[in-house]
Amino acid sequence: MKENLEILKAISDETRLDILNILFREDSYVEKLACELSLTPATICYHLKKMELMGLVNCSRSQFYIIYSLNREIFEKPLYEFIRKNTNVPGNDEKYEKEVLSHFFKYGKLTQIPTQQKKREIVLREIAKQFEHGKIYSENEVNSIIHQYHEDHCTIRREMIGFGMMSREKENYWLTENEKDNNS
Amino acid sequence: MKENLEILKAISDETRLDILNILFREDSYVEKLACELSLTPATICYHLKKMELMGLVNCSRSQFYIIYSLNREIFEKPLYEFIRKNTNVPGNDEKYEKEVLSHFFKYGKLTQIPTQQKKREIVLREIAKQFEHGKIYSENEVNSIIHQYHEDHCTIRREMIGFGMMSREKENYWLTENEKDNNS
DNA sequence: GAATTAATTAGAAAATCATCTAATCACTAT
DNA sequence: ATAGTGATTAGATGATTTTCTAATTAATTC
Repeated sequence: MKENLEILKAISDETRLDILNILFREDSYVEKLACELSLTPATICYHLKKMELMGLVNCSRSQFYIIYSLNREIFEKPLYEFIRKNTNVPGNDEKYEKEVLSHFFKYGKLTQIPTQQKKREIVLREIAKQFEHGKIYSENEVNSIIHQYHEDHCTIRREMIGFGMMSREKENYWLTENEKDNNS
Repeated sequence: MKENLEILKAISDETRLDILNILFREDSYVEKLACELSLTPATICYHLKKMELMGLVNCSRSQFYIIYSLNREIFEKPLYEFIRKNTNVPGNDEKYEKEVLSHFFKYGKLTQIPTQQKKREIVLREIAKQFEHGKIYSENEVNSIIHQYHEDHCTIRREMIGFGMMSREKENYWLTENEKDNNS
């Protein structure tokens, strides 16, 4: 299940509502939408990609065009389903972590940095496994390791320190020693 | 009925989702929420007022406190109800248009550009009446005519073209000829 | 009515987001 | 292959939004 907040944000914009309303009527494509809404294709693309990432729309190529269409099921759900936090503690934490990881990692890449603290921590711990205990890394080394997963290595590096899984002294970084070890 | 966009925006924020989740469980008040969410009362108040304005929550005083509670009906509705534009044609179009016009025009000025497409179109058509059929206008002329009604002549000019009521070729503008004539 | 307590408002700083232009990418058709 | 077309990305700018502190308002109790 996608992040509720992100889904709602992907809807709550005038331009995106306009796009959705058009797509309710008929499938369409970037240029056409741009023309109908008097915006540039770049802007329309930006919005469509945002909605696609959240599963609101799908796209498929047809000749010259990439046709976008609504993922209609999602709009049938009542509003509260997008608000209630997952109280789902699926019995077993390990199972839950697996679910989170498989959701945020696609083809070995982190598709987005989770907003929920809990999920974010799980994802960061997964990336942290790429570092060796006891070894000291330069900032560049840290960045390039993280970069394999996500382009925003800055945020991820900073967050790993924020969560205490990594330590820093000037330009040197290393895995925090006495962190409780969730991974062994 | 409130603007869908505003309702959605009033929900789509991490802090407000947190507040709503707490209110799903139990009614609460500013200070308590501020404490639970580690934010200042001012911030909580800001969010609650925003949601109250959109009818998502209600409040009532009880002793020292102002108790906020959910307006639960609204959360039962399916998501698409917050997306689809009003297709409400209230029996008589002409009456409806008059109502819209009298709402948005005060003392001869456009108080705001309507968000709803339908209302926006009605308002724009009203302004378009100031242009003569067949006559060609420069961009400056167009701007200054529109400016009598609203300072954001750019948006209005662009929208009039978007709705097809006005045509453009480089710097020249004119009323579209074969537009269906709603006004005669 | 004075003191207390909670809520709200005003104003400023910081963060986020939408939009544009320009450049690049991916596919199609000659 | 190459030219043409639509889609996407990068980077910059401007607008909007969230949050805070400090000051003010509203209601309650003694």
